Amino acid sequence: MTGVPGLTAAGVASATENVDADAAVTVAQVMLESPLPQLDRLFDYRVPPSMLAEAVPGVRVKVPLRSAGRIARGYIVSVSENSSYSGNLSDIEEVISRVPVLTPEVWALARRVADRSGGGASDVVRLAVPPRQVRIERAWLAATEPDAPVSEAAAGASPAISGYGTGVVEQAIAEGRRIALPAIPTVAEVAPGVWVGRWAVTLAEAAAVTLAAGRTAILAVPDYRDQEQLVAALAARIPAEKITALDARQSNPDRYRNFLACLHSEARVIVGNRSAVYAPSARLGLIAIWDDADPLHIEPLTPGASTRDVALIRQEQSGAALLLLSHSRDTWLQRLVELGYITEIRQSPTVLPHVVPTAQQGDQDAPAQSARIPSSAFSIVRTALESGPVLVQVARPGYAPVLACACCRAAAKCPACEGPLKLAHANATPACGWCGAISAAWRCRSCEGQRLRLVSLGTGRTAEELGRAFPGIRIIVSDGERNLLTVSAAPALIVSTRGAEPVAAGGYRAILLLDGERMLARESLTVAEDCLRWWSNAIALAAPRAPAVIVGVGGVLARTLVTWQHDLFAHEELQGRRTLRFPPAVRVASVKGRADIVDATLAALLDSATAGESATIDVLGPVEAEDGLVRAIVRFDYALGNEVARSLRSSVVKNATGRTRTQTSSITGTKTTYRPPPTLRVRFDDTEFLE
DNA sequence: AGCACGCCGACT
DNA sequence: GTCGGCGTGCTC
Repeated sequence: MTGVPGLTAAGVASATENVDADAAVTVAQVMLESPLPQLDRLFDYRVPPSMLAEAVPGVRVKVPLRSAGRIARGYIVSVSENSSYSGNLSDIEEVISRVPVLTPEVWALARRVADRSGGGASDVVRLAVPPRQVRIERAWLAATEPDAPVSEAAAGASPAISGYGTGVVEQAIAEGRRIALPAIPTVAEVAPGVWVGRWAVTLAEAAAVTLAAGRTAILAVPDYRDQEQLVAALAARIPAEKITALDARQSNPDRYRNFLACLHSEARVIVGNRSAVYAPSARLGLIAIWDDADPLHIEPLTPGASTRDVALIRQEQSGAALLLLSHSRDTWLQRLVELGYITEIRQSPTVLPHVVPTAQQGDQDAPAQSARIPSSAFSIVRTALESGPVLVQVARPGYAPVLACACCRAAAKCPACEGPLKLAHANATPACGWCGAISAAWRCRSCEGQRLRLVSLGTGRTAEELGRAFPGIRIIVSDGERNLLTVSAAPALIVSTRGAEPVAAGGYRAILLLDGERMLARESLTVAEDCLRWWSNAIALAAPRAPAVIVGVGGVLARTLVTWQHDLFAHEELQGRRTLRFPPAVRVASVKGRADIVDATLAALLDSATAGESATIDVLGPVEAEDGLVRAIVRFDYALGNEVARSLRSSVVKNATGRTRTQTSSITGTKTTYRPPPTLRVRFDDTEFLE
């Protein structure tokens, strides 16, 4: 920690010596830790003389709120000599800890993220600052020198980024630019016997370059599987003490310890999941995101900002470089590339996978057919199995995740709860996927039939069929339940659900993407780009020149994989969204609540927003949602984002206050005050509404 | 979330 | 005239 800002000796003297009405007072602006929209603003508190040394921006405090007994927690975000509040200021009750955990930079970031997504700053700060752990904090304070020396860039060979032309990415990072990088679709050995996706090497190289320049790099990945690969790649080129992990799988103490480490001013590499993008850093040089279109990068808690939205804001505020790395390209990124806001840097030399499309299944080869494999792919797999592992990607885990009546084909429902019936393994009794009830004596509701038919096949069933088709070959299953990170170079068939594919030593000798048709059948605005992402990430696990066979997918999607021209596909797809006025051509916000409130909210929005010729707002709905509520979708151009967010937010605040009602039960005579839970909910940029 | 304040009906 | 139930709104 370097000194204590915001405090002068003169300030201390005048505050303690003068008791007059016009005495100089030190006032702290405090952000309250509360999800209530009406408290989402700064409150002024007087800093009592005894706390002047500790009451600096960023520290946690306790403050009185409304009446003497009530204490709220919050953070000091700034300190000044006067207040714009006309009423009487209360004193800060207590400085909980003198560690300034909410740095001014992160506070500004949280405020803007909240404003952009119609949420409260304290909801964002909750993601950015982990819960306090007293023991950890005490140890950190004891170990931290008041003026820790800033160790400058380590001497030695300057690291480089390979695969994109000499010095190209290095320069972009040094200039603090925003760049999109197509990941190199192969695997790499980062230590003897340790194999990772080649993307992880690129990120590790970018981090090493940033570190060598004396700056900090934040690397955000979707989940721990990616993080393991990235950490392995980092370990090969960066000293362990320079690497700080911040992720959801850590225990609270571990997370807090690592978070506190980030408060030090020396440069480091911060690696973690979506919350890492909020990590404090005095000298941020790079924010890099792997596979930024992965939905795991979207925060499920309100206000639900995604890593890349946060990163764009932080890039702007900090001047650090932004690097988005992925195998495929989604329409969101394509839009920003076409705008010129993000620059694409191409591979050099170009490394392309070898993708083989096949016709629909249904060939004559009996064992292959039972395993849903066209005979052409069958021979590719058999040949590949002579030299190493082969990956088979399927859509669903389990054995038979969907069952139907063999007679009338109606979906098999649980007699107890109407949930879907499924088979756990070949000889299992059908069980409900929702309530788990066993249905030994199932009988079809519509035709009285008693025989079940397997509609969809999961990893388990596929593994069984492959075992029959390739006798003597070892079969390994990796799915949500049994999740493997790596497999050896020994010949084996690895059956995996999308996203759970292990990395094979040396790469897979062949890859078979089986359930393309089924994956495309999902009803969603983004199916095509989602599928391309899943397939591309699997294909990238192939050994050099090893064939990747995609079954049952043709047309533009197959062509995109074969030519590996993801930008062309994204361009076409984005054109379609523009004509339809769907995201990401426009932004959306869903507004849900009681019908009258939603109506008033939309009226206020359309009244206040200054739609012009180039920027428009329109509303889809409202339509009935669950529990008597209605939901409307507001579509608006990016230029109107601030106005729309401000208007919707003010409606949320207005409807959050008041609205308590006292109800007297006519039966018992008891009085209950309650707040009707469904007032008004707003969520921005959620594309799940088109299911 | 709590809690004070104020408005309106019933009361010594 | 004033007590108090109960909605309304504010919180530095």
